[in-house]
Amino acid sequence: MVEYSSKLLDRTFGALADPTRRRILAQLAKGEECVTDLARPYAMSLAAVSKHLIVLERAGLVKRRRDGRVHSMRLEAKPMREAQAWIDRYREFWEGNLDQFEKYLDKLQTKETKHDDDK
Amino acid sequence: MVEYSSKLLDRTFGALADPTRRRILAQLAKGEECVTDLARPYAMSLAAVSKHLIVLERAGLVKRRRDGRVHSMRLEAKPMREAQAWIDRYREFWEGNLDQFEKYLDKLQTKETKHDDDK
DNA sequence: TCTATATTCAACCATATGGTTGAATATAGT
DNA sequence: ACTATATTCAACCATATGGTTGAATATAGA
Repeated sequence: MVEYSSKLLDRTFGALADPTRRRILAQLAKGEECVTDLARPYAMSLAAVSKHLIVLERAGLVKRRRDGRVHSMRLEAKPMREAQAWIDRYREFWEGNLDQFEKYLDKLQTKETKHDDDK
Repeated sequence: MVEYSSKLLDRTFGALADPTRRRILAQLAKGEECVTDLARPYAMSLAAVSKHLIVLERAGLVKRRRDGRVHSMRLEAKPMREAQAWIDRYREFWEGNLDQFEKYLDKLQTKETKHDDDK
């Protein structure tokens, strides 16, 4: 039986499934920003934002650079590219332009397990 | 900026954040299928697959048609299209010209307002 | 050194996921 | 009516999210 599990894809989609995290990604699209600045627009506590950032980090969607006590977060595009690729290929298959979606999924899985260092 | 319906996106991305559900969607891309047939490839119980289908249904990604005791599931395109649109949109910021342009403007503004110290 | 700032950690709470098993419900077939 | 099949429901369990507050840690700056 083919294994479709991909923890990175799970985490990427999971990270996108929250409006605060999507908004944080939009903020970071303008450039690197530190935790306190990122947290400013939100009503929630700094610790809550910190936890969102950890979720984004575990998904590989952002990277952290420590500069003294300040943690600067920046975007990392690769996991998003793979999420997009999943949806793109899925829709092509669905719409009849692809006939071997399962083979594609196998390939994606093999590629992703190489970077799946966590857990 | 485009306003994306938050709850629907939450549920759509949330529904995609599980390998079993992604695989179910891939199965359904081949055409309508009933719950028992969908559940056949999985080691888990039928009730577990049933719950996954409810998650997909709540995200609007599949629709259910009852034909006697048999429930046939079929794909629904709209939520997936919106998820794709979200990713497409933000990748334009992350990797495209708009991102570069905004960075350029920010840097230009910094140079114009601060003459003596660059950070 | 002393104090303020940046950030996480720890403990807690409520709710959602992801799975189980066994019972309930609805319908098909005989 | 009886039995088998299709599916969900209910109760339960373990873990993850999404938030809180207060303490801990690390560093910056006087």
